[in-house]
Amino acid sequence: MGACDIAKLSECVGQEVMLQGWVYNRRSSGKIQFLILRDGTGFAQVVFAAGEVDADTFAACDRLTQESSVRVWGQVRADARAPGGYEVTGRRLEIIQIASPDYPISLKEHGVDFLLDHRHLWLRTPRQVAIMRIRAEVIKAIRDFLDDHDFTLVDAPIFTPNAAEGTTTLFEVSYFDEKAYLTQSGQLYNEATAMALGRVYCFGPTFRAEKSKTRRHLMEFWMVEPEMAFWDLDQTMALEEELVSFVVARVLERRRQELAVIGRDTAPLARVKPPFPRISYDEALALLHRKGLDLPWGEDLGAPHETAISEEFDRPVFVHRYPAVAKAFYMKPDPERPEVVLGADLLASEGYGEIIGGGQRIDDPELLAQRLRENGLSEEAYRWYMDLRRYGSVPHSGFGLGIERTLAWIAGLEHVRETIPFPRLLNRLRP
RNA sequence: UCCGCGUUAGCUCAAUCGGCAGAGCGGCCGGCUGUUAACCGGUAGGUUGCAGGUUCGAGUCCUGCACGCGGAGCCA
Repeated sequence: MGACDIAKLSECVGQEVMLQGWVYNRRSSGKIQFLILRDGTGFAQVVFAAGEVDADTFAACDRLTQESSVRVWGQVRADARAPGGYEVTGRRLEIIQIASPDYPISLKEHGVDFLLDHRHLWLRTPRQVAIMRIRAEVIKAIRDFLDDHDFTLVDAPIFTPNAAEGTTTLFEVSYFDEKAYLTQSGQLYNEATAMALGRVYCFGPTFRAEKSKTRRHLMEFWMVEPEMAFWDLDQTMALEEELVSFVVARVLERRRQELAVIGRDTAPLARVKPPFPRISYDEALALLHRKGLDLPWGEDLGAPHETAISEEFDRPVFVHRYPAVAKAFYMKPDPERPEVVLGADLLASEGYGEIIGGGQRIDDPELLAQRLRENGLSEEAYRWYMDLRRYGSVPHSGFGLGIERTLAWIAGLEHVRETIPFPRLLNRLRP
C-alpha cells in the first residue's frame, strides 16, 4: 500500500490508508493514545486505543518520542474532535526510528537565538513550513508573470571581478590567483543580455557585506532583476505594479491556508491592485515636512522616512526622481531636470520599506564615461559595459525586487530571517 | 562603527531592600479509554555569560570584556 498524503486525508474517508511521517506530539490517557503526525503535507491525528490493537502495538506507542519517524496503518474518519476534522483509527504501527528524547524544539515558546541555532529543526514547525510554502509560491508567481510577459530568464554570474555599484561592501573570495567578489547585483550583466534578448531577468542570490543589524537585512538574499531594452521609467513602474499585484493575488488565491497558519490579516493584501500611487522625491520631502520629519534635499530616504511615507497610502507607493547625488552612477538624469534621475523605488505598505529599486540607465556613452570618472571607477574594468553604449545604445530600464522583503511584507513577518531557509545574518553563518 | 536593551536548569522565565537559587515545559518513573501546547503524582537537573572589584555576605552593586537582540548608517 502506498502512503497517503495527510493533505489528501479528506478524500479518503472510510478507507484504509498508510501514513508515514514524524511524531509532532503525543498525548495519552492510559488506554488511548493520540499521535499528531506530520508528513510534510500536513498534520493529522492518529488514535490508538487499547483493546482495538494488540498489546505490543499499544506499548510501542508509549515509546514514541517527539519527532520519531513512523508508518501507521488505519481507517480514515471524519471527527470534529480531531485537529483538522479528520483522523485515523490506528491499527498497525511501524517504528522507523525512535528519535533521541532530547529533541530541542518543544511546543512551548522559544527565544529567537535558540531557534536560529536550531534552524535545521525549527523548519519542521507549522509556521515555518507555511512560510516556506508561501516563499515558493512568491517565486513561482514572479517567474510565471515574467515568462508570460515574454521575458527570458538569463542569469548573471555570482563571481564578479569588481563592484557593480562601488558603494556597498562586497564579500571577497579567492579566484585562483586573483581576487573576486560575490555579486551584489546582476544588473550590469542584465544590461548586456537585454541588448541581446530584449526583455530579460535574472533570478538568484546576491551578497552584501554591510554590517546591518535590522529586521530588513540579510547578508545573502535573493533578488529578481528584470531589464528591458527600449523601455522608459513609466513603462517600468507600470510593469512593477502589475507584477507585485499579480504575486499578491496569487498568494491570496493559492496560499490562503498558509497565511491563516501564520495569522496574516489578508485585508491589506486584498487592496494591492494597480495603479499604485506615485510621488516624486520632492513631493515626498513635502509630505515628510508636514509630518514633522524634515530631510535636506539631496539626502536619501532613511527607514523612518520610508515608513512615514508608506503609512499615508493603502497600497505600495512609488517614490521617483531622486537626486542624482543620492543614487548609483548608472542612473539616467531626467532631461527636463538633470539634478534628478529617472529612477523609482517601490515602498511596501504597512511599514515594510523598500522592496524594489530601479529606473532608466544612462544610454549616452559620453555621460556614462563621465560618471565612471566621477565615481573613481576605472574605464578599463567597465570597458565591456561601455561597449553596450558604443554599439547600438538604446534607452533601457530595469529594476530589482528583493524576495525576502517582499515575502516578509506579504506574510506579515516581523523579520526577514524567517523568510529564507537558512538566513545569513551579521555574525550568524550557521547552521 | 554608533545608540539602547539583555545574558539565571535542555527551553521559557521568576528571585522584594544585597540575606537558604525557584516555577512551568521538556527528560525519567508511575497513573488515567477522547486528548487538543492534555492532565495528576513523584524524581533528576545550576561554574547565575567571562574576568576582576566592593561587602560579613553578590544572581542582585561597580569596572572591563564576550555574545545576543532592537535600532541608526547603508541597502533589496
